[in-house]
Amino acid sequence: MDRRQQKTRQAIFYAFSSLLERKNFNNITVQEIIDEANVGRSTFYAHFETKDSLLKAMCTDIFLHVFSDDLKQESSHDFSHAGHDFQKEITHILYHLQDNRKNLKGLLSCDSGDIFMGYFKEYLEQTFPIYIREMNYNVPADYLLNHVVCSFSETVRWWITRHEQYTPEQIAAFFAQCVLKQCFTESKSHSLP
Amino acid sequence: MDRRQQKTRQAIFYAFSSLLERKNFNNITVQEIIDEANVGRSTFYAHFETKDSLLKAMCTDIFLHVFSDDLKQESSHDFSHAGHDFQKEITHILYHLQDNRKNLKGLLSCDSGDIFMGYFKEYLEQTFPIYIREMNYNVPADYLLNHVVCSFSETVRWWITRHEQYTPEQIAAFFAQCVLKQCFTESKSHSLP
DNA sequence: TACATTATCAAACACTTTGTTCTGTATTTA
DNA sequence: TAAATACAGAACAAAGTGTTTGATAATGTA
Repeated sequence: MDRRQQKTRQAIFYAFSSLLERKNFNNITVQEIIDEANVGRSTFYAHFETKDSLLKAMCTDIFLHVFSDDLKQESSHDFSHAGHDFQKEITHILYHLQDNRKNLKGLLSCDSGDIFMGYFKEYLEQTFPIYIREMNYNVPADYLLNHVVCSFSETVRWWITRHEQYTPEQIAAFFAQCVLKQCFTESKSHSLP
Repeated sequence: MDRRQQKTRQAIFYAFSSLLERKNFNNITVQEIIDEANVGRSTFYAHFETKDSLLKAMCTDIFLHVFSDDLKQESSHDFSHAGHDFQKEITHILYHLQDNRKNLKGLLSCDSGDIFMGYFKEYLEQTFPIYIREMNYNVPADYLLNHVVCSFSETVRWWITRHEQYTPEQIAAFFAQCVLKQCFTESKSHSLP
């Protein structure tokens, strides 16, 4: 790939991320982005169709690292400790997110945060079902999935935007305490005939 | 209040709500709203500053009914059954929401849904702390509050947008099962010195 | 009923933002 | 070096926003 393209793409990403920390996504104009990135107008539109697709591209770039396949292989998937695997994967994801926290901080602020959360949940909805199958539930399966996905993504938002002092392990423990504990530790008899 | 104003306001609300069921909030123009509502351009701007403030006004109108004070008095606040009061209040709120489900359905679809959720959470963050004080927690208090607020608001979104067949009691039971159960039923000793 | 008030409408307006198209220049790759 | 390609900068039409104007109609009140 042409080095000019890489530099331009990175310049736009960086400018956009830094603008997001100061302004609402909806109030940022393309003109501001290209001024901050110091690129020409036609150059911006050669890279991205719209401001929204720029945001989507940034999210996709991050998810490419966060949901890389290596963690699936690390997982021993030990059924005798149901929930343990899940917490391990959670922690893994949190570490990847922490590596991108500079960009995430901008993405997660104000109205762009909701868009990021939407894409994030899409990925989680594909990743989590294998862990959730072993949970106890007296609730519809898709309610449970939605609950776990939303709880985790909101945990991430809480962490990145307002409580960066905690470590991935601590955050995973909070999440496990509020969401996973009951699902795995209680007897499964309630949900069986 | 002038009857003409009431009619215009309602016409705009109705038109906007019906447009939201078909289109993204961001893609709806003021022109479309006034065409659908069959009112003049200057009339629209006499009622609302911007499209965003129209959305906010609709949300506020709904919350006025949902978070009315009467439910605070109904509550017996029975400490011997911690969690029971909370589930009662939850059910109460769900009934109020069900009364507005026609407007809610539009508001909660697509990108306007995130804006509604933002306002909704603000109200919940003021309402829930009195119930949460009696919960067990080994997690930071504001993490727990955020968790309960987000879990409940996402439960509402799940219900209104995709699973209207359930009753308020059923939804409250799902929520209690996933969020309240562990907080109230387990011993508090863990969180005490 | 008559009157003053006020909400409405339609049209025109300046302004901002968007996304496209052009030309000439600089950089990369082969 | 030569061809291909990415770039800057400017100009452009199109769409949308929010305001202003003056005429008309509905409302509440004396």
